[in-house]
Amino acid sequence: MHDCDPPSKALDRWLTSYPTVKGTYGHLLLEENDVRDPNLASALAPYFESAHRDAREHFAEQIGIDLHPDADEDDDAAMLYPGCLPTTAKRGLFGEVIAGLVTEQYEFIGNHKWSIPVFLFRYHADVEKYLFDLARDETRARTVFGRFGSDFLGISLGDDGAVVRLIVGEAKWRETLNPSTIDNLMLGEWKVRRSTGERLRKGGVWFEINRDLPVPHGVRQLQRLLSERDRDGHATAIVSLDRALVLRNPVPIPRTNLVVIVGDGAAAREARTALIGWEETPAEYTSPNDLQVVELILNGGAALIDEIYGLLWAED
DNA sequence: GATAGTGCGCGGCATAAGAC
DNA sequence: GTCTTATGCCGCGCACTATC
Repeated sequence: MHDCDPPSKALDRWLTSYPTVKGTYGHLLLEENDVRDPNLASALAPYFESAHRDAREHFAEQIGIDLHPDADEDDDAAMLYPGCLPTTAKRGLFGEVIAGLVTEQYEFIGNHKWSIPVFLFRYHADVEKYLFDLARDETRARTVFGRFGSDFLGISLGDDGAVVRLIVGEAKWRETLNPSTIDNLMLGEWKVRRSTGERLRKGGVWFEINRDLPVPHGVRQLQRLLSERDRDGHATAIVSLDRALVLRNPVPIPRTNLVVIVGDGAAAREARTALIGWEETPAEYTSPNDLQVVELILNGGAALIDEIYGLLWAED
């Protein structure tokens, strides 16, 4: 289970926050401060280890690696999740962990208290196959493609322990956050319709988030994980998710949508400016659910990611 | 120099096109 | 009509070229 609180003091030193709320739309701009604490990666590493722990144990078991410190598996260290993954995959994971971190640390639209009992990284199906192959043939390094479905899922618990609200997120990392990069991300890539030659955008975060199911697949995955990892501690939550997941007459759970964009600011970017308008809900967003957008603007984010993932379980 | 836009890799599946 | 082959798509980004 994920049981590590966000390193609040380190986050306060690292980032300056500019939150706004307009109706059902919350926008949070987080800018990295000018001077980065040399110990920042060390301060963040325990949270990242906690976020990846379930998947690490799960994948190790699946592919047949013993994680016990005394195990005679020294050679396996290079194959262990998540350190063994290609750089691009780690960047993607970074964005997803950051989504959890900011959700637990900052106040979002609606002032709900969010928690992430466990991250869903074990359901990153392609990673399991990648690790299985890599453990048996080290030449099998390749690109790993993304987790299917939403990147991130958090819950808000009522006094009785039932899930009273969901937060479902898309987390995106891009090394440089140019306007065109954001448009491609949010509005979709340019495509050419064969029949007419017409050029149009296809996909994109807004499209995906607007059409997502009221109760996404990740909810089922979370329920299964809670049942496996902490059935007693989350008994009421598991039952409440059950009621939302039944096919006939499901009991809906209110939901907040989350979009997290992480990367370095473009060269021409001015401080305290947002990539996605904060004044009003973006026109492309048509879902009736509350929307929270978070922009995390870094300065040398790629190096930080490498440093953090280089530190995970380094003591073992 | 900065930004915009294109091409590519990766595995598996669905669909389209072509051959018989 | 059936089978085989070719193409496109998916999601994650990087690397590269073109343009301003």
